[in-house]
Amino acid sequence: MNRVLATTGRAVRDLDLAATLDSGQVFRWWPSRGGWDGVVGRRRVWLRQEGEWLRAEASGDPGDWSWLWTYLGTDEDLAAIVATFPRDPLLEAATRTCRGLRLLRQDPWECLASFLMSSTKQIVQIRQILELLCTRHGDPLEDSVPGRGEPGRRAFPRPEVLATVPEAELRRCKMGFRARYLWETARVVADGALELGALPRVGLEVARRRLMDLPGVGRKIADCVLLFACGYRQVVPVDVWVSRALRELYFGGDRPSAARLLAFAETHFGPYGGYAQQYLFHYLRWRAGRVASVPAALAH
DNA sequence: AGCCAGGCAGAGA
DNA sequence: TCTCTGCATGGC
Repeated sequence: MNRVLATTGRAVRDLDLAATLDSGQVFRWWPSRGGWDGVVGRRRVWLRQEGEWLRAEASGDPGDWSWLWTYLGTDEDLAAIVATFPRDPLLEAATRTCRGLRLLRQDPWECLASFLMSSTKQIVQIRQILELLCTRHGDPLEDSVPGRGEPGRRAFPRPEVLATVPEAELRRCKMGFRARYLWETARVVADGALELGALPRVGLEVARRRLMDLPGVGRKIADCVLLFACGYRQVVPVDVWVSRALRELYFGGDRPSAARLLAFAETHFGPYGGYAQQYLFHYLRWRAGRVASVPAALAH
């Protein structure tokens, strides 16, 4: 077996790798050797942050590494983005605490399938389900970072594969009623009835409608895919955490209709609302003790 | 033990 | 259009 292992490094400003990989936008990065172990496409990747220096190892031929910088979104000007956030106390606390949190550019299929697992599940469980799914149905990677035993180091299962797996088999990955949604969605994508790669080009409203036509995909899951994988950085997914915060902060604690809440979220957070949302989400969960990793801004 | 989890779909009002 | 409920499974 080929065991090529390539290494690179780069200075990256305004990056908190832990916040980026452990903020609930992606589910398959695991702490390892003082860094993070994960899979990008068909490559096994290990990342470690040393101050403003980002070190990376990858299996296989990494080429010019542009795939990695694209994935990490290091070209986005984070300071400029954060400057567009509305100045309310909660968001200011969130940006102070989570400084360096970046949004990734994920593969749309992996992102869609992942968030299909997210409904009424805690993040730890989503991670568990996806590891099981990848271990059982993902293609083995050609190469691996040697000497490690981290779980689930396989490629994310392709839609064509999942479309042929019996639903009962998917349920064995502990995904419960979500199995049918995943199976049916995999079938639509595998059949070519929905081209995920086209979503960034068709405009927000069309892209959102196409996603919401999928079984098991409502507004929240669609918005996650639009934000995390399709480049629509203005989209604000409203989940239970964000919803609670919005109610308490801007609606005096009472319960506005879902439509009112969405309309508010859509306009209040500005052109990079999705970014603002992720800062808010991560901060709220960190404050509630739900985040294992320590924000770099507080590590001193 | 009981409530809740990065929701969604279908039913009934 | 709005609200309510069932859904699998497990963390806390």
